[in-house]
Amino acid sequence: MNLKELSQHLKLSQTTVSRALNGYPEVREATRQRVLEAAAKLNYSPNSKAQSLATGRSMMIGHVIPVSNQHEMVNPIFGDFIAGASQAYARHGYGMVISLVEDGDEATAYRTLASKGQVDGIIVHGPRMNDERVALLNDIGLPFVVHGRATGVDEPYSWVDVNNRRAFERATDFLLDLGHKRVALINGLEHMDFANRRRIGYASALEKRGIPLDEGLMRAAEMTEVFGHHETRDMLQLDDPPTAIIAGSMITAIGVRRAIEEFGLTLSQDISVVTFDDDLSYLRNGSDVPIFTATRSSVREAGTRSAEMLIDRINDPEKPAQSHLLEAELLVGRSTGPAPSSR
Amino acid sequence: MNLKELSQHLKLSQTTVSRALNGYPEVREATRQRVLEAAAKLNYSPNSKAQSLATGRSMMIGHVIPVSNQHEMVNPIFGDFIAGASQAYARHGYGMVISLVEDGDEATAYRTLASKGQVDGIIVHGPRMNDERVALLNDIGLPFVVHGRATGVDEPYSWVDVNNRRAFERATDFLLDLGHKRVALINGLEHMDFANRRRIGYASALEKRGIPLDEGLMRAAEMTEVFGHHETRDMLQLDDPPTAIIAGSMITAIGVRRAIEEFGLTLSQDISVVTFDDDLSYLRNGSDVPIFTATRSSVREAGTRSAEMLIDRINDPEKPAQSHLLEAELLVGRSTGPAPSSR
DNA sequence: ATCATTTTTCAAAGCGCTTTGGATATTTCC
DNA sequence: GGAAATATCCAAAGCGCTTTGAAAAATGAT
Repeated sequence: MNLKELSQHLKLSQTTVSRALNGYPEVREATRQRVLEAAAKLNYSPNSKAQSLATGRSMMIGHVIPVSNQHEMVNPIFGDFIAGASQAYARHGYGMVISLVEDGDEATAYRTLASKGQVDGIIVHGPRMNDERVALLNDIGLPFVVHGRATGVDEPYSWVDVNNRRAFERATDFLLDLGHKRVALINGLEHMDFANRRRIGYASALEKRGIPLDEGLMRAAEMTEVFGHHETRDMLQLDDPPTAIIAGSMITAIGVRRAIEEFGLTLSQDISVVTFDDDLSYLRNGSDVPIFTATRSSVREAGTRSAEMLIDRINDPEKPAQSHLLEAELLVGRSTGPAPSSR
Repeated sequence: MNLKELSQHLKLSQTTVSRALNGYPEVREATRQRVLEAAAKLNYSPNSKAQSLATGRSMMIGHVIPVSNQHEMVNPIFGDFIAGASQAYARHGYGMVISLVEDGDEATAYRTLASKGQVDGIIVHGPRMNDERVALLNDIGLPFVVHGRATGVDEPYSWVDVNNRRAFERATDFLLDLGHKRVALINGLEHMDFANRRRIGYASALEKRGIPLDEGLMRAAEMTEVFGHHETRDMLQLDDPPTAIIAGSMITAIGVRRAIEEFGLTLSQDISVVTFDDDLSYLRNGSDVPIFTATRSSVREAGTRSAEMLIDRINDPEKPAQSHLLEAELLVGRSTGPAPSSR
């Protein structure tokens, strides 16, 4: 069933039917009703390819997801992010196309998406330091919003990000206030912008108190459970082990906890743990009192905001770049306590 | 840059350029090279809308992801599944569009996707018992492959699934062999087909040994960490608590472990845990010796297989329905041991 | 050199929609 | 009642591609 058949069936022109369907005023209300009913009854909906060929708009948003080729890893926050985004898309009639792209092939992916006209805009995931993609996309002229930021990029671009620096500074402050002197950081990959900011926040809190950075207490890699576990084991075997650990995600924190328990230590008494909590739907930080003391910011909300910002930009591409900084809240849970007095 | 411009620039007809680009034989090799070079230099790639309008194929696959509206939960296996699928798509030139749809709105989503001509085929996620979607999609005539199966549906359809029944039967057998008498099941939502099969497998193992089912040891809900934790706490407080627990996913198992440790019990000594492990990239079951004894099957592989099967069906829609059953392997880890002798 | 083949190229139609510019019917106003 | 204004509808062009059917060019056979 296509427009032509529908209009013949209704004994109207394609023009009129199209207008009736798209809510244009130059069609009588009675006619519109007749058209709408027939369309519903015959289960007609316009062919989206033809529609977007005619209008020049694809009504699709592209998400290019970087997949770490070393670890074949998909970022676990991704599902919640797009769940948030898709709500905004649904409200505005957009669809979502996803490309998983191995690290490094992204430039090609964006180019292709743009020149094939598959999408009206793009969400950039996982920005790195000095990310070249910003320049590339500005150059291509396709509207985009970055989830995160790209330190070192000087041209303007739109982004939605969590205040990672502040979150980790606060987390560190919190532990220092509890009397901890040896606070470890189990970070994400530090060429990723978010992890870099987190490190800066951590370092700045220590610096404020005149505590020198100890490279032995700073670990960085892909944020898996196994990584959290491994680094914690490793650090607990140091001559002067940490009394507190800051983890980059719930998943790493779970690994951290596993190692702590293997050592027969008790969370919050022997050792404190603070984590960053993305508020993932399938991995909530406990139900009443949080399991872990955590800085929390909903990645789902970030998804919704990014999507809305992008749609806004698509509708008005000339508008200057926008940005939105989400603050993380610091929630006290069962995983932190005063530093053990003697060691 | 479009085909018209490109062909004018080359002083060739659109036909010839199109053919050269698409590898048809009726164009001289020298000409083809010239076209290919110009296309590369001018960064031309055909507009996908126009292309698919002309060919009638969208070269897109739709994934309709059910989002549990009660819990706003996106299934955490989803990321890895599509990572697997996207590899197959990339090989065959397909793209991927995702719709997140709240439970119950799926029928509409499929209808729309089909009648708008947005996709050439669909992967059905999260099939339930007696799922009406199979009939719907057969009716619509859009090629599809189900990830999982739909008990109670009698028409033929193509699917890729893990042998959930067998996996849980083996897991239960394994625990019973270790002398456990009170084996609990912390299952997923049992209107979901996979969870139903798992329950059947569990029940059948108990039945074989003449152990009656104890409803108090069978829990079912969305497989979150909090759920695993909560149910484990609850069961450990029974008069006659389980000595072994089977969990539906790594995430629930982590909750189970948390509860066990809160009770001051030791995994594998006081209580055994077996889980189902989807081999998620960000949540591996340990590095050398598995953390949990587990039945394991890669959901990423399921993704690849589903995608390949779907592409096959798109290319030959008349072919009778296919299916592929993946067997889970049973890996012994650190979470199981003989039943404690006295209680 | 001529005719039959084969190779190479092209003009034009068509995919299903939107939209422009124009035609026709209906109201409104004096 | 008739001109002007407005409401309603329509034919046809165009979006960028593929593909059919035909023409032109090159090659081979005689």
